[in-house]
Amino acid sequence: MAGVNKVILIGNLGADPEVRYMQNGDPVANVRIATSETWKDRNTGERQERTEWHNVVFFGRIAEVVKQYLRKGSKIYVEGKLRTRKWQAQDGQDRYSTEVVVDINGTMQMLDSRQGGGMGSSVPFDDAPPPSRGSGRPSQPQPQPAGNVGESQGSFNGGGGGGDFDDDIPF
Amino acid sequence: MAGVNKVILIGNLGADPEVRYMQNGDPVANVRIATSETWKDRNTGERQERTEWHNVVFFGRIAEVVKQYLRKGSKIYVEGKLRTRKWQAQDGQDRYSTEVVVDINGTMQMLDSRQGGGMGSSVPFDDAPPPSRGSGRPSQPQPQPAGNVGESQGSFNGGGGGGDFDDDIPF
Amino acid sequence: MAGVNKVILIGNLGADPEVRYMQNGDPVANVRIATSETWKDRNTGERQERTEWHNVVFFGRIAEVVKQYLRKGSKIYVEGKLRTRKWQAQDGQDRYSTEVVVDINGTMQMLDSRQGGGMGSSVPFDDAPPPSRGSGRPSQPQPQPAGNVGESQGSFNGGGGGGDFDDDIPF
Amino acid sequence: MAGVNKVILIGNLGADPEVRYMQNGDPVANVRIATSETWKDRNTGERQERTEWHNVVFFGRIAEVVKQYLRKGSKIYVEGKLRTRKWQAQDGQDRYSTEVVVDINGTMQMLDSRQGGGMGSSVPFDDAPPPSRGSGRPSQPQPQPAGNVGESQGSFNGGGGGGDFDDDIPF
DNA sequence: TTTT
DNA sequence: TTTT
Repeated sequence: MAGVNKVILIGNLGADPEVRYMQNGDPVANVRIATSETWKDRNTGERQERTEWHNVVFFGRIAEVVKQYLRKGSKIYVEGKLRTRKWQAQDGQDRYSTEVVVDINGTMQMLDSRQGGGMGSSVPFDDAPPPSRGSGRPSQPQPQPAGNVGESQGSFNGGGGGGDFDDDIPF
Repeated sequence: MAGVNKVILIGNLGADPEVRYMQNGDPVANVRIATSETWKDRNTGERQERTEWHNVVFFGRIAEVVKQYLRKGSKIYVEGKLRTRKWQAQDGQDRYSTEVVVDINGTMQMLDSRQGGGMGSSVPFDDAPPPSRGSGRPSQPQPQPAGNVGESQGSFNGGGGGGDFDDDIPF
Repeated sequence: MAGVNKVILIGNLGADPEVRYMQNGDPVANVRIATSETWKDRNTGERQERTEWHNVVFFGRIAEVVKQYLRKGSKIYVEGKLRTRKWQAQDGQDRYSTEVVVDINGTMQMLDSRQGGGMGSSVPFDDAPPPSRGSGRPSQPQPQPAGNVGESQGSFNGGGGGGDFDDDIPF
Repeated sequence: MAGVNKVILIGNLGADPEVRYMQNGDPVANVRIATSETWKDRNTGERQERTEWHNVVFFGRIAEVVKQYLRKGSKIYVEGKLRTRKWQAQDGQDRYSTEVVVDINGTMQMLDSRQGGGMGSSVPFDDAPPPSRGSGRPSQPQPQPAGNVGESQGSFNGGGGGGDFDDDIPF
């Protein structure tokens, strides 16, 4: 029961999201995200660049958001966890594939300044998130947005879990 | 609608937690956490150390865990967010205090190898996970712990929101 | 010797940076960054927003970057650490102020799609960062950008330390 | 020039580290780290556990630390980045393997309360890290540990880069 | 005081 | 395959 398994990425989508559906109808969205790092070669002084590609898979409510609003080139912030899946290749051999999983415990944020770019800008993006409840030193109890569940930040989470919160959910 | 506000700490409690209760009975736990960094002075070659103290406040369910299991000296991992509160000093002036808030969106993990140290060791908190070999995983159907709510990792979150999840809660 | 003290922020500058200089001529840049979180009130269904303001201070080389390229409204990613300073108020009393410190161990990235906005876009932004050195399983040692020092990601770090790396530094 | 690629893990080694050497003599250490998450099944109420295994590779100075001090079962905190390597299988086909790379930009910390466990506990573990330089509002310039280079926190980094800092390095 |  |  020990464990932190956290991935934080900021990068761009290499292609439009691919969305599939589970048996229960829940969507699963897959994207490829590129993160690039640059540096100056110490000897030649030339600028170098290296791009890393990540497979990111979104579950639940957040998968809908990905489907609707992300496109090739979109820049996003992602917080998720690592998962390595084992799968069978055609030759019968085992293969392993590592993905960044963004579920209800993860987050996604769109970082394009013009998010609404080509798709209608007044869409109510945010989700149903609860900030903290109550003041640290509860002497003068300020009104607090209690009774919410979800992620903060105007970002999105997987929200796969409960239908209890549908009233909080814009999708 | 822009925002990531995240704090990650690993450190030790400087004293036992202080727990208070809100009007609705919800607990709020405050702790002081020390993080220390060390380095070697480049000129003198002497080892240097600097300790930083953080005010961390826990809300909801996680506050109960803090109350019950954390003590002075406990080493923990904490994931929360920054919040600066404004308060009135006795002289009528405004003061500001910055805290790390750990609510339902945050996490806490106990890092003491023997967590049960002085408080009864058979608590279902056990740490030190199985460093056994091999990745055991079903082939086709990705085991998604869907239908669950909360944080992963065997860690604790604030869980302030709904009483709907009490059955998910080990405390 | 225990300690992780890490802050990650994505937000916007509330005003232009304030830059000062230390006795040795090193710049120090201070900015105010707003992170906002939004959620839907569970009862009223109304959208709520809360903005948190952070004092962020940049040291070293990165302070120059902040000075030159950041302006009121700029959106940035910041990775730093918490530090609480004690200072004397005019009334002789102690005050405490908590800041996010971004030094050589931290990072900053500009997230505005058009960074070059009003200042000429072809500026060689990146810094002197080193990716990893060598392949994990060093069987077929691919050419590796060895011999660099600094942060990766095309981001900026404090670089306060050594003048040894000036040839890697665009400033 | 966009990119954040960060992984944070807390887990235990599944086996002793495997250390190899590059042509230039630099060590490379590979470890398997297990992170486990637990949750209560929402329907059955039974406790569930899932263990994830990560391949982590350390470069540079930190690889030496790993070699000397980590063993099967060691609990560590790791901060690194994702990298997917392409390699040739015996059948001539391409394979991909994703690892967490910990180089000079990453960090490692030992979390076992008795780090010196079986190897002598007074070893000067820490590294050559620089805290921040100078005070944010440089009015009364406190003495600052200037002129250091490296990671903070009493943790270790790859330090692959310069031989200039050997005097700061305990290894 | 920012941003959406 | 993205982005600067």
